[in-house]
Amino acid sequence: MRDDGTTDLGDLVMRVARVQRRRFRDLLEPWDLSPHHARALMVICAGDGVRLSDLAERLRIAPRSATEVADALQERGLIERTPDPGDRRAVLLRATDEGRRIREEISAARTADSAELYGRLPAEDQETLARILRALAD
Amino acid sequence: MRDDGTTDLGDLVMRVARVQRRRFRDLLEPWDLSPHHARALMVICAGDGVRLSDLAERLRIAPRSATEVADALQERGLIERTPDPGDRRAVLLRATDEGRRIREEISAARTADSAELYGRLPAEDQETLARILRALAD
DNA sequence: GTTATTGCTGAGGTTACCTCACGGTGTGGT
DNA sequence: ACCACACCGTGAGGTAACCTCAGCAATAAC
Repeated sequence: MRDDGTTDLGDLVMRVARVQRRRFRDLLEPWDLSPHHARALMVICAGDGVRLSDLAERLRIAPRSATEVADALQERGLIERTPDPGDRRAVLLRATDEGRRIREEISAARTADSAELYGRLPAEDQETLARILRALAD
Repeated sequence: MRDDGTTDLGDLVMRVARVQRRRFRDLLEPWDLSPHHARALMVICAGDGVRLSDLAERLRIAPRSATEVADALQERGLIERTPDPGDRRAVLLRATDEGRRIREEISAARTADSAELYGRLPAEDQETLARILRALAD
């Protein structure tokens, strides 16, 4: 009851999640980005001018740590800091063209990977799985 | 299509996994153990005399790092190092009575928590979920 | 117009990893 | 019997990703 034939749902979920996390990490290799940085880039691309404090909240890290993530992304030329016209204390993070391009590539790769992983399931199972998981994630 | 009504299976799995990881962390608080240390204790309790290199492999960390995990557990009196009678290079890790007791408590708490989380699903859904996840975790 | 609060960042610390090098030990070849 | 080689655990030292705390600007509240 330990290694392969687990019946515990908790273990199973964690195992699938681990597989996915690993695939995501591997998939990011061509861009030399950590999953965390990739996620930050997504958040910044999604909004139009994102504050550091917002980024911190979205990534569930302390504001101070968001500064570091932004530093790294900025150093790679993927985002830029611009002053917030409405509040001179604040800084708005905005993706550069390069950043937007890379986000697009990563997004496509991730979608393809997800399709490959979950596509092996019959369509009906996919829907059932989504329904059940959604019930759990309330 | 971002925050609540995700249809992407990958996102859903990660979300449920995150909920579970968080619950596990909270659940461990009374024993002041990190999830990683708790898992190490489980591994050591499961085997009868576990080598550091085995522990490392099980936890998917470098052997050097397993030494540190073992140090921490030993310092708390949960495990002890004994020489391997069959190989004088090696060290066998073994749980103390205290360690075994705590592992038992944690195990029970985890089972209860898992039952509470997944018990909200109809029995049929639980089985279906297990079947589908098992197919994914090959 | 003070006072409190907010937004970001420098300084410095912690945790959990890592690689590299080393001494003690086992092993297979000649 | 010997030697080269592989392997076990750990000291030394490094890195990445977090954190808290203090401080400076700017805004908000009274």
